[in-house]
Amino acid sequence: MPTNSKKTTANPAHGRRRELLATAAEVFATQGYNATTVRRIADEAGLLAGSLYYHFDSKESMLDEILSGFLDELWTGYDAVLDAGLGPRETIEALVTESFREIDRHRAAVAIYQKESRHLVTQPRFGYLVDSQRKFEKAWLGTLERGVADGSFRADLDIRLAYRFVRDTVWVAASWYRPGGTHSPEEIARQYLSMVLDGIAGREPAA
Amino acid sequence: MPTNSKKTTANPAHGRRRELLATAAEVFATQGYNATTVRRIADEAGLLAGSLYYHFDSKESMLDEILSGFLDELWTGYDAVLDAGLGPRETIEALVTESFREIDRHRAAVAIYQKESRHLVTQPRFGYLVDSQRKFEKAWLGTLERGVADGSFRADLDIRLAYRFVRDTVWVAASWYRPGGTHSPEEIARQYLSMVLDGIAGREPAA
Amino acid sequence: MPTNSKKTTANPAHGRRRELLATAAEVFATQGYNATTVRRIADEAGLLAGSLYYHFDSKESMLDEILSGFLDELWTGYDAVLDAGLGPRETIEALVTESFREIDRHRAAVAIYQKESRHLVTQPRFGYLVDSQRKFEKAWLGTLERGVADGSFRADLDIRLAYRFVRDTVWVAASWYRPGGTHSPEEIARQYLSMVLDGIAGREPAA
Amino acid sequence: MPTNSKKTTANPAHGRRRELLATAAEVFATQGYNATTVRRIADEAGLLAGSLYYHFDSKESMLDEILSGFLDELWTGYDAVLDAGLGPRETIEALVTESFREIDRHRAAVAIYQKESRHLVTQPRFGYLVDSQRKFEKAWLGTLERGVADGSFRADLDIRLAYRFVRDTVWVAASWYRPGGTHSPEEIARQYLSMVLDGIAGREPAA
DNA sequence: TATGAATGAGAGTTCATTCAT
DNA sequence: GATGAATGAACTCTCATTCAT
Repeated sequence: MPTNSKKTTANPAHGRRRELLATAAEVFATQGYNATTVRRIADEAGLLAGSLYYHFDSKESMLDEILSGFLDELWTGYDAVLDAGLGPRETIEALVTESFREIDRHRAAVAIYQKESRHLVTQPRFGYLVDSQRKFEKAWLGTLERGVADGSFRADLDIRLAYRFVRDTVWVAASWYRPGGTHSPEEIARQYLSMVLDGIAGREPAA
Repeated sequence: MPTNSKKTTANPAHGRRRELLATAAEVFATQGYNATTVRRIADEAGLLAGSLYYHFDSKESMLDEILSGFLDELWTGYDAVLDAGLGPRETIEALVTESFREIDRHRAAVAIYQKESRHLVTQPRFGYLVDSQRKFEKAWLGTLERGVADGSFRADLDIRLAYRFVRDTVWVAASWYRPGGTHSPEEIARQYLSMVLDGIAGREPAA
Repeated sequence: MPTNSKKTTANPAHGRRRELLATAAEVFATQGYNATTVRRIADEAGLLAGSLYYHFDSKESMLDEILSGFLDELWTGYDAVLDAGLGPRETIEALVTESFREIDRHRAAVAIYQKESRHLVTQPRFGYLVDSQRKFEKAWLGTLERGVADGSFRADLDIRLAYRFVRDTVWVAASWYRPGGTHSPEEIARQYLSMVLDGIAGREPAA
Repeated sequence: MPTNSKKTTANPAHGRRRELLATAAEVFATQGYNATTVRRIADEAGLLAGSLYYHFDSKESMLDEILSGFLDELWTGYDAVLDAGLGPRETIEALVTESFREIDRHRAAVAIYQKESRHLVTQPRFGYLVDSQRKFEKAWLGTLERGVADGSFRADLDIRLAYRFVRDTVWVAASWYRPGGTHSPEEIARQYLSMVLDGIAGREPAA
């Protein structure tokens, strides 16, 4: 028996789990959770449907592991930003950049989250989604409010509307983003920030 | 002769169909198409599952009718805007406003479209979704290009990115919009346009 | 109000019934009883499925009326032959000829009978099918036995086998017979009788 | 080492399929394909309806496998006869004998074929039925024609009528034949051939 | 670890039948 | 006589899950 079995990559068993979860996430993202059969995941992974149950309790537990894994990493990044003591504008910039990085690394999980979270939040098992949403909203709303207060952001904003605007604008990108494309996540973040912060209108309006 | 005989309710047969489609759309939007059972729709409509098949060929044909009905109305509005000979900026403003009006009138259909269109486009039956998407892209991209050319929009925009930005930004609103709320569609459109066109940053950056 | 309404064709109501039964018989024969939907019959007859229930109690009662109507006419013809006091060979000839006449007049009913009688006989409602079969077997077997006894038929016949041979040979013709073709029923009967009685082999065997 | 390892039971997976197909064939033959529920087959086989779908794609694919399996074996036998270079009369004798052997081995499949082929031929999936029918007709008609030409068969025959006569006469036997009865297939074939070739009439007509 | 076979609940759909109008 | 709408039972089929091997 291995002595350091708690490490992630060191454990071959964990390696297999990850592979299977990655496969499952890809299929969930493409077809939707409900429309995905356990058989399809197994096919894609090269084993039989029943064999997946050696690794996971249920289809739902795969989904759970995918989403919670993603959220854990997301909050590691977000918390680092929020704890850095940046100004409102720089915080928004950092959060948006971090978000695109997460989309880059967890595209499938993000896509699943977008499609499925609305009805998952009603299930006790996925209570952490509600917690995450609340924390998320608090972080963004708070930053926007601070920014309006100190003049970083326009005073005439409907804050809740602006929050939804920025939030959706960023995350929906997961629906079309393909890792390894021409733009790096940071590059996309920069362009998005440019549009969100300064708008798309020309400085000198057309005659 | 009645003065209001041109209204939809004049045809009782079509009235029932509409009611049932509205019910189905609501459930599809809430639970997702795949996760929605025909029995659930029937329950909600107050009849038995089998009875729905007197009115519709299949669950899929309900979805079809909902989406095509929505797109028909959408394009009536869009075409009116596109044929009006407006400048690029005014066109974008009119399209965004029209979009929020459609979200107001077809909230469920829009939500369904957002969630399901990605895999529906692969089915021949829903080929019109592809057509619509192409036409949609052409209208928005073209307007943005014209606007960059005449200085209405910033010259340094990545046009495709800007297109996705505006497109998603508007339509995702269907996921949280509730008709009859405090903001009218036109009011929301105005605020969105303000953010999209001029950004959320303050004019005088914070010290 | 008509004074002689008890006659068959005189009563317009009966006329409608007959039309509908003829339509139903045609569809039953083509598709099989089970595979035929009441809606299909109604379509073919130019009314709605529910409306058939003004004329008939049930789908099964249509089948019943078709089969019993056919058997009534069949036995009128058969009884006339059997009561005519003919010799065995002439009796067989007359029965076969009469059978082809019935196939000509009741093709659909005969086809239905062939396909469905086997499982219908188990239902009490169709008990008359069993009676008819018994009477049928008695008539044919008896005639064959008489014929063997008086030398009309070969002495080395397995009578039961010969009975099945003649019976099937005749009635299966309903599966390909089309009224109004080049051969009259009497002509077909003559050719069949020639084969059944004298065989298809050449008189002088080929070297 | 087992001496009979070449038998079908050597492959356990195929063994189960065969069992299930045999059960299905029996029920289809008895009740008719349409009237047979998948549940009934499952009951008869001792498992649940859904479990059948582990082995077969659909009810229709069971039917398909039953019929194509039967036709494959039938044509193996027929082709051997047709390739043997026999004279017309001997060919007919061999084909009839082979047919009764097939009825003996595939009674259920033959009965199903008789009842269902007429509407199955319209479905593309069962196109091979049409092919088989054409080949069948060609083989029998050709043999009869050759026989008329060389005097083996009567010159005054309507060939098509004779073809149908022989064809039906043989295959309808599947509707009453029960394997393991008093007559072997070869014995029945001999008696049938005697009737078909030489007729049932006595040599010396009754005075 | 993985397979092959089965389970059982529930899905979408069909259809004979009913009945108020 | 016929329609339009609905019923309710049954059907074929799907699928997450289990378990002996």
